[in-house]
Amino acid sequence: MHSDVVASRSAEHRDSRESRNGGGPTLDAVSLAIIEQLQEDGRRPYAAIGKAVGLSEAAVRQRVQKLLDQGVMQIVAVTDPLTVGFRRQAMVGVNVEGDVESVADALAAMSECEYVVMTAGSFDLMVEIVCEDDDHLLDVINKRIRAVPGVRSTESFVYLKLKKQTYMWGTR
Amino acid sequence: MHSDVVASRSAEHRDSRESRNGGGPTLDAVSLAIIEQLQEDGRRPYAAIGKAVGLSEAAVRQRVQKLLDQGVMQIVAVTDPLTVGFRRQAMVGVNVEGDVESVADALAAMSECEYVVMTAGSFDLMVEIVCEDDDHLLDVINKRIRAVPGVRSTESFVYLKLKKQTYMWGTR
DNA sequence: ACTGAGGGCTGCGGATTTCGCAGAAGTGGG
DNA sequence: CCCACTTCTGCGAAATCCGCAGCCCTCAGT
Repeated sequence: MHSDVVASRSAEHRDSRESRNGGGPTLDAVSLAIIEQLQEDGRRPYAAIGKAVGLSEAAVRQRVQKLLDQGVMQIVAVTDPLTVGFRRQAMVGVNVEGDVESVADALAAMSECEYVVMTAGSFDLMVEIVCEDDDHLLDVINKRIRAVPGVRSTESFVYLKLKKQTYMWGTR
Repeated sequence: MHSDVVASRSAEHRDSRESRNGGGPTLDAVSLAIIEQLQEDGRRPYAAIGKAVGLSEAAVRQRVQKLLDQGVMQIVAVTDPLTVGFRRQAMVGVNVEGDVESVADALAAMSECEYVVMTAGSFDLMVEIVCEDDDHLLDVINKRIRAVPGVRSTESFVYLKLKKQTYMWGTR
C-alpha cells in the first residue's frame, strides 16, 4: 500500500531540493507525504497519517511538531473572505525604486497585507490586501502603500469573485 | 473573559452581512469567533474553542462540521512551495473577450491553477499557478492558458520570493 | 392559544487520539 | 571503539473526539 514511500525513505538520505532556495530546511519524502496528508485534512489523526506514510504515531507527531516549529507549514482554517461576507479585497502590483526587499518588508508589516511576493515582470511586488470596506481599501492603497519610501507606482485589481482556492499541490 | 461574545450572541439574531454576496451562508458572531480560533491553530481542541467562545464542546463540534460541510472554511496545512523547494510559481493576469466567468471556470479546472479570482482593473482575471519547473511553467502559460477560448492576452509575474502569507484576517 | 416540526445546545458515556517518556537503533566525530 | 546526537518505537495515562438522548426555543399551521 505504502511500500513506495517506505522504500524511498531508507534509499535516499537527502533529495535534490533545497539547493535553489536560501535557507529552507531539507524535507525528505516522508515529510512530504505527511504534508500531503494534512493538506487533505488538517485534523487527520496522527495514527492515520502514520499508517499512510509507514511510520508510528509518535514519529508522525514528532515530525509534524518540528515542521510547525520550523515554520515549514502551518495548520489553519482558511476561508473565502468574500463568502464570509465582510471584507473588500484587492491585488496590488507595486513598482519600486531602490531596494525591493526593504519595501516588501514594510508592506508585510501592514496588517491589511495578507500576501506579499517579490516577482519578475512589470511589477516588482504583488500584494494582496484585505480591508473592512471601500473606504478602508482606498485609504490603504492611496495613503499607506504609496507612502512607503521606495514605492514608485501601484496598480490595483479589486476582487470581484474568488473562483478557486486550493492547497492541494503535490497531491495530484 | 468571553462574556462579550456570549452577550453578543443573544443580543443579535442576525448581523448585517450576507447582503452583498450571492448565496453565502449567514455567519453569526459565534461562528466567526470559532473560525478565528481555528485560524490561529487548526488543531485546537473543541473544548478549548468552546471555552473561548462560550459554547459547549459538542456545540462547537457541530458548528465546525457544518462550516466544513458548507464549504465556508477548510482546515488544511499550508506551506510556501518555494520554501518546500520543488515548484515554480507565477501570478498571471488574463484579459478576456466574451464571458469572463466561463474562462475562469476553464482555468480553475486546470490542476496547476491554485488560485483564480475575477478582478476589476486592467486584468479580468488573476491566476496563481504552481509548476514542476521552468519548462512546465512555460508550457502552462503559453500553451494551456492561452489556448482557452476567450483568452485575449496574458501577462506573467514569476515568483522570486514569498515574503508574507497569513490567514489571520479578522483576528487583528 | 395549542400543537408539532425543526434547529441548536447541553451532558454524558465509550471509543479514539494525543501526550510524555524510556528504551532501541542508526549516524557521525574524536 | 565510544560517545553524543538524532529519530523511531512502544506503551500507559490523560485528554479529546464522537454519537446519542433529552431539553429549549422558534416558527408555521390550525
